[in-house]
Amino acid sequence: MENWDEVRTAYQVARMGTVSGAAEVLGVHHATVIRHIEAIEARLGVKLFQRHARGYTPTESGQDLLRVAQATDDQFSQLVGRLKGQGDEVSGELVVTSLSSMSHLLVPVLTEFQQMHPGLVIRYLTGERLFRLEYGEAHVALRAGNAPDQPDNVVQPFARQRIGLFASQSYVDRHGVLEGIDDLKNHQFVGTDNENSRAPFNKWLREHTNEETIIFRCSDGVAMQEAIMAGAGIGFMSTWEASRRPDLVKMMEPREEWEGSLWLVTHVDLHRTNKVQSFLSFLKERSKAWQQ
Amino acid sequence: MENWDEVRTAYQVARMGTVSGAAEVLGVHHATVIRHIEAIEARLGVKLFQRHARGYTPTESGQDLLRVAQATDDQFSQLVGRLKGQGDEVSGELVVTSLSSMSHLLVPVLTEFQQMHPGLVIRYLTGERLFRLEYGEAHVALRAGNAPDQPDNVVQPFARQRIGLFASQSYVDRHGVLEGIDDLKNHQFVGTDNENSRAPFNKWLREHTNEETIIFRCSDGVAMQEAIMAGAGIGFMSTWEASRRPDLVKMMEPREEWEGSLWLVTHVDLHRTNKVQSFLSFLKERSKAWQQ
DNA sequence: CAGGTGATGTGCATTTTTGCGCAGGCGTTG
DNA sequence: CAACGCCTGCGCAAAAATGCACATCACCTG
Repeated sequence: MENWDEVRTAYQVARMGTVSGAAEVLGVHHATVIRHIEAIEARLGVKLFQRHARGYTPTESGQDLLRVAQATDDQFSQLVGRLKGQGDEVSGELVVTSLSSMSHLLVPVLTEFQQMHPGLVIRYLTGERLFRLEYGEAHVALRAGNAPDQPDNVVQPFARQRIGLFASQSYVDRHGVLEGIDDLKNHQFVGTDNENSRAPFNKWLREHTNEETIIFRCSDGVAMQEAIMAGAGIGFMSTWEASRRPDLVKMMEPREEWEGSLWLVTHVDLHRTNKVQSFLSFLKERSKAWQQ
Repeated sequence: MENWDEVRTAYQVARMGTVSGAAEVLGVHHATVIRHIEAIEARLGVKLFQRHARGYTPTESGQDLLRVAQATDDQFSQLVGRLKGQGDEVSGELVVTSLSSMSHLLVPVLTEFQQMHPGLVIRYLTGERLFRLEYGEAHVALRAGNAPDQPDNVVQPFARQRIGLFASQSYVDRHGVLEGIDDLKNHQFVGTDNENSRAPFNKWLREHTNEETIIFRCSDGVAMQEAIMAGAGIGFMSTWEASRRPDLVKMMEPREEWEGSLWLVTHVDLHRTNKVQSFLSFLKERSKAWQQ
């Protein structure tokens, strides 16, 4: 059965009982309806209607088609209802991806957003590999660093994270506080394991201290925070994160040159949908607190 | 949801994952597929697919459509199977209509035909009014008299009924046998109540006897036979009917001018179907016995 | 019984849809 | 790193579907 439109035409003829009535319902000329019926009957080799002066009466075959097409029409109507609603309302899945180091920030926001929208399922994907928006693996991505420039993606600057240098009280008890830039070489640091890290604060650290002072190197942001908390050394942390940890001691004021950009990235096809837009505006609202 | 073909196109794209693959399955150019997708998305206001270099990935909406359209495709496939089969095999209903006076002939044939085709339901309609083939009230009609000339009907001569003049033994006991045409006025007859009856034997009777000799007039053929059997008078009866009633006495040899034509009539839309054709050939086979 | 209404069906002009060729991009492979 | 394969996307010409006007027929109505 190719050409589903002819099925739809035959369905309306069977329902109305006349070609003219079906044509009016379908919004086409009655000649078109006649030709559709002739085409589908010729293709199937079965007479669906008996023609007479008062209209078209469905044969047994036509009645069979009527039943099937009626069900199809219902199914499609329901589908359209779901699809149109889905475009406007916030439901189904919302897939967000970011580096795992941002989970502390995102998870509370995602949780609150989900509670605002019953029927919404949050899938928060973090991991080593970048989940790809262009293949539909995620709806929204939070990316750090330079502005991504994938052509099909909508990129908008999200926030600049203020970064400070912190250490735990236990570290201060053992090594004292940091007395300005010149004192850097007398301390030990928690840093990234990646020598090529593009994060501006990492580059700054590599430039202002010896390599040997970075005595604890992590591949993961979360681990870095844990290391700082455990007193392994001085390390960078967003002021927002640090403010939640009263045990930390600020070793150096935040500098602009440390600040990292965060980007919100969505696929162009999904960017206009209400679901994504609601989440983005909600996320921006909540994130104002991060920039203190 | 108007334009079911676009649903079908979107369904294949969702199934294949690429526009090109869908185009090949559908047997159309890939540009057509792209245009269909753009059209249905614009109409619904919902993105069904995310475009990327490797193909089209269905969104949640697209997956919803995929499920619905998959079910539709299955339903249509089954429908086509039924319809194509229905055209060839003898099943469903077979609606036959005739004057009630022919039920003695038709009922045994219909019964045997039904037993040859399990799954076939026979509807044998008799009655005063003519059931109309052109509205689908019946598949096959057995008509007597002049050739029907409805334009949409397929009419074929079926049989000529040999008609004889018969009376019951009880009538003969009282009035004796008929001694040729000149003796007609000395007998009494069972005839039709309709003065304008076009049946040739009725016209012949009106021409060759006085009106007053027709002392028992019926509107119905079955009643006429009953009247003859009861000895009410001499009457016309098909030789086939008379042969089943040994009590009857032949009063006059069949004459060609009495013979009535029987016509098989089918609607042109149903005439080609195997169901109708099988019945017609079976009916012709069985009816050879009637013409003895 | 004659006129009106509403249905089907057909030839022709028009509009819409489709096909074709080619450009451009991404990923893989040797 | 270059060549290849496979995909999308677009402009233009051809083809197909559609709309229109009109003819015809059956049935109803006054």
